[in-house]
Amino acid sequence: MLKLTKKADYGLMALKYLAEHPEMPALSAKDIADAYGIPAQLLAKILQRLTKTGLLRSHAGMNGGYALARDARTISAFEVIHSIDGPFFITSCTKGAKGCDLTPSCTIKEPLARVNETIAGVLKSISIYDLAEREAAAAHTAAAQPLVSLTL
Amino acid sequence: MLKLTKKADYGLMALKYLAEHPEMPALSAKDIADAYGIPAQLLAKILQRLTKTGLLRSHAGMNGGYALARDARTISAFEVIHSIDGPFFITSCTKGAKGCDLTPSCTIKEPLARVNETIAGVLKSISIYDLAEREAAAAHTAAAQPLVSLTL
DNA sequence: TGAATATCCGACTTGTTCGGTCCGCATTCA
DNA sequence: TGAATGCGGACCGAACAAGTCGGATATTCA
Repeated sequence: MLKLTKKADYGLMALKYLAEHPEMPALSAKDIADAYGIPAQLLAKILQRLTKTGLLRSHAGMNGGYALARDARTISAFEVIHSIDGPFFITSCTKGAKGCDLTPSCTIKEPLARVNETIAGVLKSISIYDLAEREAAAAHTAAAQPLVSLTL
Repeated sequence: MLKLTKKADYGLMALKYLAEHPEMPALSAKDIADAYGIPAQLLAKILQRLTKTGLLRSHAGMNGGYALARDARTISAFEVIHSIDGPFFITSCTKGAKGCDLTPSCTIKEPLARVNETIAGVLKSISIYDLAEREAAAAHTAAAQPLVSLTL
């Protein structure tokens, strides 16, 4: 459990792919789908969504396709996941409009909300650039400054 | 969307409730279910599962019920969730026996695996005791040592 | 202009999982 | 014996994820 949807995975993979090919003015959904062997039509819808939320720029017509709307460094994994899967909450009850449905007694959600924020923080600290360029590098480079530190 | 199942929620709530009532030798599934207004039969199955994984001790018959098998301080949220929902993985592909199904090109899972570990670490650092007794206290107490720090 | 390549977008199908219920059996105790 | 409880499988309905289909629109190129 606690799983990302495949769509979010696909979205991250696609953005990573775009970040790895900055020389291309645009890549079509099909191009990317073929590169990873994922259903093109499905990926297309995901990319459309990312376009609507402003992470991608699209261009129709021949030689059209998608390109990153911003620098890969400024696009976080959190944004991608949020765009595709919507706002995420660890607990089923964390307030989405109306609080904890019918269990005002649910005193558990307060500590879990903090966990939720922590996870969100972790995801926010990871950029598409990190996914694309780091790969092996990550292991040896930094190793110094912790990106996340939480106090509970 | 990265959500805990309701069962896991219920399980955490139940354990918290048990931790809050150490004076009782045992509480029945119905007692706890009534306290939170959750379906008794469903909670029963959850508690049975927690019993099988060793987090609870059960006693049948009249005045029977469930009790914590260990000190609340030594039971982590991670254990509870894991017992109920099974092993959790952020990505749909993170290796459960056979790696990434049909996408060896999925180079994204390595960084996400680290995120996964981070989240697991956070959940492991939270005990049932924390849920039960801390509540308000948590905010002011520690505030010192960061429980989690990850390098990416 | 027309064909080819794209994005765009909603509706639909299919399979799985989750939440929840039901029923029968085993255990304990008054 | 019988009431209260845990145990555990079978089952069901609803929600959701994954993927497909079909059609509309935009852009480019010959």
